[in-house]
Amino acid sequence: MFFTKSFGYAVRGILYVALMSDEKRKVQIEEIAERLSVPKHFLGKIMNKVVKQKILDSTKGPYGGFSVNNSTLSVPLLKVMEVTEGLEQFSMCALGLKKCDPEHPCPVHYKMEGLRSDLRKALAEDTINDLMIGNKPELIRNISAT
Amino acid sequence: MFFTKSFGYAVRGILYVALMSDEKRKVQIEEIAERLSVPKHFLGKIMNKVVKQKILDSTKGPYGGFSVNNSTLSVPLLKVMEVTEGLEQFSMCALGLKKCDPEHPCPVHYKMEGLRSDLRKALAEDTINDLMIGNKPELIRNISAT
DNA sequence: TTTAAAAAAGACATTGAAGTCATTTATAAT
DNA sequence: ATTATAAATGACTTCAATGTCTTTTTTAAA
Repeated sequence: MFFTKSFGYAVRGILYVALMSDEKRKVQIEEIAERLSVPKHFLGKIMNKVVKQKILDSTKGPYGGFSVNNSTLSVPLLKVMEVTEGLEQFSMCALGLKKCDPEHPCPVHYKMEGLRSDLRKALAEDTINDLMIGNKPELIRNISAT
Repeated sequence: MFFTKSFGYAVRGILYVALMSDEKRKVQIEEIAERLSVPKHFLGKIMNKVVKQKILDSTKGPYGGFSVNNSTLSVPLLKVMEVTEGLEQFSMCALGLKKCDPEHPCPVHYKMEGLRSDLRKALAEDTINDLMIGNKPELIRNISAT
């Protein structure tokens, strides 16, 4: 419920870039890492994956950095999860059994199936844009650790 | 949704002991580990925690092993989770933020809060006994990996 | 074209969960 | 009392996620 750090960093990083983008500038990893209190180089690798999956754009060199593209705001959180930690969680048996299916359901199979599909649905419905309602300074404060 | 191995081993181990207990004998770690295809010594440590929390009984020495006590069957899965991986998951911010509360909610705070409380409720309601409905051989098969 | 800035890439370190192994402790049977 | 058996304990290893540091690549500006 229970995501990896990578996922959390990715969501916050993407969101930060999206929130800053109306100012028509690109955002550097240095700034993102500082504002979000996140390890810079580790975040860099995660952002790299995010860019490879076209969730954000990036350019190297002076005046470079990360920026939104025309798909960024409509990206569902499930996609971010896929990019960062994968979606195996949703198919893997909750008790860790190799073989767990309707033929051989583990003791919590059906109950977990329901809860899982609720989570998956929520992540599939929620987009980056949905996380951006409200006023910008407050939103930024709310993704900064301290 | 997404539990640790320890939790899965604990649930399966307790369940195995409970299913075997009608035969009036104690069950050894050796047998449990073999039947469930779980690392013996690691399971031993987990079972030890389970015993310390009075979820099962154990006796050392010849003819010793693990056995159910009068509370075993009514233990909720949430208790097993508490013993094995703790319940921090339920209070920790889903995005990993230090400060995340109604004053400063992270962007997924409320949605996750709902899903989390659903999971917690399910785990609090479901007891070991609830996992034991059905015929024994099939139940045992369904907690054995392969 | 050179330079400086920024992301990308790769090598390495840290950490906690998971797993292994050897030793100690408790207990039932003789 | 002694012995064999089984859990308990503690030291150590392994592995994947996380984190750090250095080098390489790309690109805009001069």
